[in-house]
Amino acid sequence: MATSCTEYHFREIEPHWQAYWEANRSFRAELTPGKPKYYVLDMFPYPSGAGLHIGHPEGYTATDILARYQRAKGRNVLHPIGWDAFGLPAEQHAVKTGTHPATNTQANIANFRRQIKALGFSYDWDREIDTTDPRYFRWTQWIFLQLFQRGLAYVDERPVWWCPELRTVLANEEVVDGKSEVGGFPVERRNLRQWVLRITAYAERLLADLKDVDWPDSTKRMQEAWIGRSEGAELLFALPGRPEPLKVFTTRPDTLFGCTYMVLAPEHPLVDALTVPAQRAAVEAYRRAAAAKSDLERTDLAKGKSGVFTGACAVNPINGREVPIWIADYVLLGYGTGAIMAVPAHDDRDHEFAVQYGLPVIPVIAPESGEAKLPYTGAGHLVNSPGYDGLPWEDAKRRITAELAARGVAKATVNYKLRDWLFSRQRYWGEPFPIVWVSEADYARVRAAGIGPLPESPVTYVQDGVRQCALPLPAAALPLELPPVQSYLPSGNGESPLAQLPAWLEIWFNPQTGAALPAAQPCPTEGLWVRARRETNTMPQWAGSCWYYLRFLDPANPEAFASRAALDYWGSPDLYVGGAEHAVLHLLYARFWHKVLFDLGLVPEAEPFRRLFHQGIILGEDGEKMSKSRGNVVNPDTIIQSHGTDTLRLYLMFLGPLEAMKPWNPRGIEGVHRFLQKVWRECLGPDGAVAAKLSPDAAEDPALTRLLHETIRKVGDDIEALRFNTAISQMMIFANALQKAPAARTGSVRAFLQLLAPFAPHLGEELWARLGGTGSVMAAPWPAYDPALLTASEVKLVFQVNGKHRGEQLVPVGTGQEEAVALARGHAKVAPHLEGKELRRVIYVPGKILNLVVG
RNA sequence: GCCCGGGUGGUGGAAUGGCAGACACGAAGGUCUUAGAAGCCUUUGCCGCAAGGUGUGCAGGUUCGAGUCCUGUCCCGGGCACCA
Repeated sequence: MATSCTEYHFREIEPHWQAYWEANRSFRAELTPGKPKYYVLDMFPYPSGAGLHIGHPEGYTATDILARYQRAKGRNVLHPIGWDAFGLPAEQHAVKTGTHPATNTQANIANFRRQIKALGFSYDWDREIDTTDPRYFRWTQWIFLQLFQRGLAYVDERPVWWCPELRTVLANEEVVDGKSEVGGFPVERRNLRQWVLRITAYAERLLADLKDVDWPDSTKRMQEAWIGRSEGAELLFALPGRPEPLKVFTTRPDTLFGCTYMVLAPEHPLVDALTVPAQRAAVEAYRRAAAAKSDLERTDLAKGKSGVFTGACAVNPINGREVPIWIADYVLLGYGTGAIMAVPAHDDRDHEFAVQYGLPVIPVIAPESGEAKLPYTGAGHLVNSPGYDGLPWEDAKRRITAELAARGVAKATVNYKLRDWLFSRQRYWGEPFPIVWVSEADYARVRAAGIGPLPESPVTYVQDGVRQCALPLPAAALPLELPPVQSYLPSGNGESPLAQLPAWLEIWFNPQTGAALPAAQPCPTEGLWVRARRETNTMPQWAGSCWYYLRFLDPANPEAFASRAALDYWGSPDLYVGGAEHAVLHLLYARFWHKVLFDLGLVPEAEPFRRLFHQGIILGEDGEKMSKSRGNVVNPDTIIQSHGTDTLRLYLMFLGPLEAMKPWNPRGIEGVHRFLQKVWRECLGPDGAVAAKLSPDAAEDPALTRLLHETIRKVGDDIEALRFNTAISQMMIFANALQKAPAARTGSVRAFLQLLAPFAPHLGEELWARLGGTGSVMAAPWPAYDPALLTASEVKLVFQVNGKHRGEQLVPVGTGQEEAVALARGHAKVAPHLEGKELRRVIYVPGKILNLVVG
């Protein structure tokens, strides 16, 4: 079965074993009830035109080692791969070339597949998925409908980047320095109709359930910060001469006596009504300036605050005092209520603003001791707050909230930074929404006919003064595929290219069957048909990656996104490895969808990823991030050609801790390559036959046997903890010892090859076969170590005098303290340091250290 | 500014509070060879001929003992960006 090379010809060996695995479907995962499973998942790649980046094989090698190790440990391993293939670059390519984005996407996938196969990963290729395949996105659409029916999707106007010159919506990454990336044209914020998912309904659970997952603490903290829970109160400030009060959110109701002015976000709906005629021009100018600002300009202005007085006042509910209302862009419409009560004595930003505009500063919190330097944001007790003076601030917070609540002008609330998720794009290359828009009257007819399920309250949108209602396609009509278009250019009015297809867009729609006919044709008379306009938005790239780990369980199922049996058996990934750049968005979105599916009883567990690990970034040789412009990009193909896949895999793992950010060093590759060549030479003679010093019953040095068992233990422990660099060190130590040994048992070397095989699987298979191993090395059960062999009869005891290392000696295990002290006194290097001194204390750690404190 | 990482030889890195520098890379010397490559042997933190001293960004502290724990500080990297 092995090749017949006499030397380590990786160019022959690696393709040979890859063909063997493929022909035998060696990595196929079968649902086997009763057999323990292990599901190890990579973050699937976006198949970019640039091909595989060296960061991909880093994470993929790590999971591949785990997958192969767990198979050897007897687990039924699911290790799949697929393509997250919707996305902006493919669309841009289509716009440029006029070819369908699918064509380019499929070419890129073919290239990625070739590259990944050349790396010898043990993926179950029968489970390959592609998010752009209608058989896949049918279920993405189906899950969206579940959200829609539960009232978790709605339509709203949201600001997006709009480029008047290009007549298109731009993504954040397409806007550079306030200009379009293509052409450098000016861009502006413009409100467009968008689908939004109600992720905020899950904020509390997304936060609370973080305690149940084995994730890096830093990632958990980032998610916590992103969700941004804060407890406080909503307070109502009366507006003289107006019926409705001004509502603000504050985390510090205790500082209410220190409120000397109010600030509204420039976009706040009350600004127009509140502005007095004399201030109108100034307010208008300020609002225009704020609206035109790019994010970058706003950031630049972070150093100085700016704002304008509206001329109006509000009444502080605690003391009836009137305070002026300003507008300023340091207050955001999207957080809280878009309005704040400013307490310049105890808030940095308010203080800066007050100083700039000469507004009064009244301290109301005093520290327990010493003088407070304003702004003072620490703990303390209340002052200048009649009726509350002397109270600790936390007590005052509760009391003031309660007392104002009793008067109906306050409500204790919890606020989140988390916003609802903008879930639509005005693009072609994404999943079409399985939604059509109908009139209110037609919606009522459909509802009356009992067709559904429909959301409890209809999702509506007012277009040109007419209310439209969103009607779902029936599940049986899925997938809704992308229609062919003439041009991938946006429509120019803010809608996707799909809006340019009148025959597809304007239809007669049968809500029962999902059937559609162009509206230009006569309306069918049989059954219920309504006049409809299709949704032209498409879903964002996140949609497909929110649930792909579930499709891997049962990728070809036409009846469900996965069968109940598959879900119950495979569950969710036991280990998920990917970059930390997804610490918030992808991982939060996927958790949200998973919890919705869990609530629907469709998945067995409440969290999708029990154990998560982030691989670190590999920097270029120059220590900078790899990028085309810097010219420091490493292509895996090059290394595979020059040194082979096994060397590349081993090197990626030897570079340093998996989670660390580390620079690429081409010279280091030689080191691991030499190691593999050494292993080859120790196994095989120059003629390619088994090396002369190996035999089944060789007189092997017990020290070598012990080292083998130590190596078995350490490599196993390190793999489980994803410490691959130290596992490789240990294998190098064994190989060095093997080289020096005059003889070794073939069985010992075969056991060693089993340890090496997950890291360097091609060489592992080749040498295993040539040393008489039966079948594939990966089918052999993982070697066990003998604990008895690991307990040595003698240990090295280190002698210290006053904490300084002075000597060492081999002593039998179980040597007592008195005996150890006697040995130290008799030690030629130690004795001089004890001479003429009084022994004051003895610290003895058996088998490790004897510290004699003298004086 | 805030949050999170991290500072250990010429380099990547190793080290449950117990011998700092495992394992590699690089370098130097040697061996083999007609010669080279590969391999093999030796050396390789710094100072010192040596004995020995010294050493984990810096300054303190806890401890019999600190790279590791604590306090302060400097530097580097990453993330967030006025969140009331």
